[in-house]
Amino acid sequence: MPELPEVENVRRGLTNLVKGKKISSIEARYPRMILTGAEEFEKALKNQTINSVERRGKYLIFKLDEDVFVSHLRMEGKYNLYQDEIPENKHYHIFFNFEDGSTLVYQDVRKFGTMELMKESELEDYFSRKKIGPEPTFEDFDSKGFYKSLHKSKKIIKPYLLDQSLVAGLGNIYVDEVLWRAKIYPADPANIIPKANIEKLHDAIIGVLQQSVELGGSSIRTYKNALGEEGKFQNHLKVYGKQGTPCPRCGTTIEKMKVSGRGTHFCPNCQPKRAK
DNA sequence: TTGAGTGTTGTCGA
DNA sequence: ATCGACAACACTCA
Repeated sequence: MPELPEVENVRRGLTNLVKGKKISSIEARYPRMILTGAEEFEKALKNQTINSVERRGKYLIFKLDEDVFVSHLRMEGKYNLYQDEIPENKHYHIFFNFEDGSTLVYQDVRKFGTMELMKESELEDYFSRKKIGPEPTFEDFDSKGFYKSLHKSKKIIKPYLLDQSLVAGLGNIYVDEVLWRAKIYPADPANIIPKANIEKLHDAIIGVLQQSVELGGSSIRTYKNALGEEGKFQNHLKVYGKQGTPCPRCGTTIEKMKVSGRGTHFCPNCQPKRAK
C-alpha cells in the first residue's frame, strides 16, 4: 500500500497507539515474514517496551529497550490495535500482545511485508547497505547533488527515482505526480533533462510528499492508517489513475503506458519526450 | 475462465 | 554497471 506519506501517517498513528506499551508475548503465524528469524524475534522482544516508532524512507523503525525492529509494509501491510477481542482474519500474520491486554496485529494480504530484528547501532549500516537516499526535506535532500547525479546518468528517470537511492520515499503514485509537476517524460534518460526541470522536480518531490503527509496520505486501493482512517491526498492527484481524463493544466487527455514494467500516467503535451 | 494488473523490493542472468 | 525478467502472494477486474 504505502509510499512515504502513508508510512509516515501509520507511524504517527502507531505512536499514539502503542508508545509506552510493554510486550508480553509475540505470535508469528507466518514466520517467513520475519527475515531475521521468527523464534528469536518472539523471544527477544518479549518484556520489552516500545519507546518510539520512527521512520526512514518507507521503513518503520520500532525502538524498544534493548533492540529495534524494522518493518516494511511493501504493498499492503497494515497495523491494527485491538483492545481485547481479535476478529478472525486469515491475513493477520503477526500478533504483539501487550501487558495491558491489547494486541497490535500486522495484516498483509499479499504477505510481502518484512520485519527484521537488530540493534539500534546497526540501523545506519542497514540503510546504507540498502542505498536508501536522503529524506525528502530541504535539510537533507540537496538540489545540486541531485542534479549532478541525474546529469551524468543514462538511467531512465522514473525507475531511477523509484530505486530510493537519490531520495527516499517515492513510489509509483508520487513519482508520476512529481514528473507531471516538473514536466518530465517518465521514460526519458536522466542526462537529457534540462536543469530547470530537475530543479522543479526536486522541489516537487519535497512539496508533494510533504503535502500528502499533512493530508493523511492517499487512499487508492486499500490504504488506511493505523487508526483505520483514510487519507485525503487522492483528491489532489493530477495524473495517477487519471488516464482518459483531461490534464488539469492543459486539457490534453492523460495517457497510461508501461515504463520498466510499471503502469505510468502522464500528459503527452505537458511531458513531451525529449529523447529521440 | 483466464490473464493482466496492483501503492515494493531483491535476485539472477545476459 | 545496468536492465529486464521474475519472484514472493492474494485478490480484483475485464
